[in-house]
Amino acid sequence: MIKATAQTTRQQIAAAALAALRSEGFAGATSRAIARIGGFNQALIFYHYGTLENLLLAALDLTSAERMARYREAVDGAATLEELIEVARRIYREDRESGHVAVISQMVAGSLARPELAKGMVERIEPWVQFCEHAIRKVVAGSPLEAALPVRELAYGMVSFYLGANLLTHLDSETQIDALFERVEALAPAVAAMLRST
Amino acid sequence: MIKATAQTTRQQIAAAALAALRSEGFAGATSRAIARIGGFNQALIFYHYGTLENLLLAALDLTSAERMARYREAVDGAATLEELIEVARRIYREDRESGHVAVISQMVAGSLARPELAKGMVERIEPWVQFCEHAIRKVVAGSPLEAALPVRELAYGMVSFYLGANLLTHLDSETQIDALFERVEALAPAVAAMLRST
Amino acid sequence: MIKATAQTTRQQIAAAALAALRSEGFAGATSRAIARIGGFNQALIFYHYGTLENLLLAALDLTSAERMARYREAVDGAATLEELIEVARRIYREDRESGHVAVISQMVAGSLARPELAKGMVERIEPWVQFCEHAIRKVVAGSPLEAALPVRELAYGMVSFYLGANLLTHLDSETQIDALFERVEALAPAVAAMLRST
Amino acid sequence: MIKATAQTTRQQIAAAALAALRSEGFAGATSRAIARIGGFNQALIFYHYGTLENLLLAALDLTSAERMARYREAVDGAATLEELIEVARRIYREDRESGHVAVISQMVAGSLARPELAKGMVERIEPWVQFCEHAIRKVVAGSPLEAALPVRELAYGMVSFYLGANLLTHLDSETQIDALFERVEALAPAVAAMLRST
DNA sequence: TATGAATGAGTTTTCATTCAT
DNA sequence: GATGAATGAAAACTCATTCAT
Repeated sequence: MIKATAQTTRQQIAAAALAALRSEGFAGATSRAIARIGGFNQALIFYHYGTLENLLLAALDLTSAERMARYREAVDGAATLEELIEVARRIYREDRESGHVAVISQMVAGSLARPELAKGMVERIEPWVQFCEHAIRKVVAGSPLEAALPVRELAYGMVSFYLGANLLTHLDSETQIDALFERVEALAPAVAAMLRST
Repeated sequence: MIKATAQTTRQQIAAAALAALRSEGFAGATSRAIARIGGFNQALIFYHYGTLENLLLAALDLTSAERMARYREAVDGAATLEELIEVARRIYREDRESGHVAVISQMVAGSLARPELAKGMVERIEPWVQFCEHAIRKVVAGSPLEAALPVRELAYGMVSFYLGANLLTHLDSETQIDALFERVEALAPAVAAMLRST
Repeated sequence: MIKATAQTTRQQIAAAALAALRSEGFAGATSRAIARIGGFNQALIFYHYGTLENLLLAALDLTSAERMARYREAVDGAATLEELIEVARRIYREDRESGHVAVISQMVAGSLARPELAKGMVERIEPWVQFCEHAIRKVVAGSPLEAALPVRELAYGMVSFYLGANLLTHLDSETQIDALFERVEALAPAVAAMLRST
Repeated sequence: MIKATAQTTRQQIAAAALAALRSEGFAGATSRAIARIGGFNQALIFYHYGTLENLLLAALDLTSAERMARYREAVDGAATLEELIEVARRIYREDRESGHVAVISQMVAGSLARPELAKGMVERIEPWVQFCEHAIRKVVAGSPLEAALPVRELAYGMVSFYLGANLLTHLDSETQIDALFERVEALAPAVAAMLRST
């Protein structure tokens, strides 16, 4: 019982940190702001997580786990390249609307200046690269490209693009990345045909 | 000791800010740090630039102008897709080694939390999108793809990727983006052939 | 060393602010000076009061509450106009000697430039106007003047005078306002006679 | 000729300081602000006036001289107590609308913290006390009160009231002092009758 | 006379973190 | 487990004034 309370508190703290990242950004996700949002004492953060950075990483994990599950499910349900792109586009919009984009951007941005955080971020990026690898392989499976394409590197490139798109979406208006998705979607049938014919 | 002229001082300040961004990152590029690096009085920053943000943008312009010239020259000198990619790869390495990558990353990241800076950054991103448009058009000129491709959107996508790659390069080791370039370079002849045959 | 309770600390801070207003004036009552005088950390001011202005108003309230009680008691104990004037004079001297005059002057003066403070000051002036109304009514009660006199306005005029006198007392030597009181006191019997005869 | 230029510049500087006091208040009348308003170099202030405080006093003199002339003329033209009060009221409104009230308040307030300024202010208050003496004597001339009234002290009291009223006008809304004037004006005939009958 | 540049000392406020209870 | 209080360090920015030219 007592343990359960502790666990709950930990989760509440992480949830409050996530909310703070979403609404105030990295720079605004101070211990004070998080405590205010969560309705608990500042010092609790340090009691449970030792460091603000630790807490922020935990908050990131909270949203990332959920998004990863969603992405996996969606990619599993898509059979063709066209469907994959459509799925990517839809989920990207979800990401944006749920504030996940904001959190990712803020954490990446904020981690640049703090080596400790940066290390944590790098660890958290690797699963996404692997996930992209999986998605790419799915598309080129059976095609002669399968052997020729540098899948791992392309996956890393996709993650790079995703990160950059997140940043720009955050900085600028949202419409430009949307437009890109739309146009790429329109091209998909042709590319798919090419893949098959190769 | 001959007294430095105003212009020189302004430049010295911008140079110090650039150095601070490079060595300390956005979060470390405080007025104090910049003044220490440049060996001048803190207040001088505000005398000449009014605001720390203004100075940081000026510092970014300093390095960007130089890089843009370099990119333009290189792209103008490249005739084929293969050459373009090779050029891109070479310049990217220059970017990294000169610290330009770091500055870009830091500024984009840092601007997330400051609307005023963000505005300045958006303005500074547009020329790069246009530059990418120009490069893409050069590659597809004469091909039937010229009409079909959404050039503007692809250019925006390239910038997204570039930004993300900068961030990751900064966060992680440098080798992964390098590997990507290498592999894409290897694919270039095939893609070029495809472009021509379409 | 027994740890001071929060309440005590808050009071200590307010007391230090009051002391600073008295000895250094409004312009000198900086967070640094107050902390030095009180022997505590600058940041504690903001922890407890959020804002320097809040603290200064709290300090003013500290001295005002005490003075108001004193004035009320004195006026309640005075039966005639002569006594009232004598009382006013005595309390005014107390005000001056205790530094209350200085604090009032400094706060009014300082608030001119800060809208937020000015709002707080206006709120704190109203009770004094009402107090003067009460005192005036006491003097003219039963006289035909009671109906004819614009009591509220006269009360406001008295507060104006009091404020101006405080300022001048602070600026100039103290003797002139004292002389005024003395002379008015001498006139009081005649005026009182007039009031009664009307 | 050259001398004339200098004189002009001095005047321009004082005028700019006056404008700054009016629009920005004492705290905003910094050397930078004054220079900006006047369109000249900051350093000129120190060249011509040595000290910012000196300049501010000069600015005050500029407006005070003009107001004093106006008051004198008005009082000279008034024959009865009723007329005097009416005149006072009208001029007070002029003071307020021209910004003179603001300047006086700001200077008195600002001078509290600076002994040097305070000295200058005290010197500038004396002529106003004398002026009030003159006005009072005019009213009571020929009456037996002339000998009984402590004219000098009452004059000092009037200046105190005027100062306080200026401060309050500045702090609070303007209407309360106006209301006071109105009510006092209504009482004037009765008081005048009393003066004559005594 | 006039000026652009420069400066040292100062301002309020915020931060992550610690500590006694 | 939890909390209110406390702190040292740091932030951006402003000020009156000086100085070389």
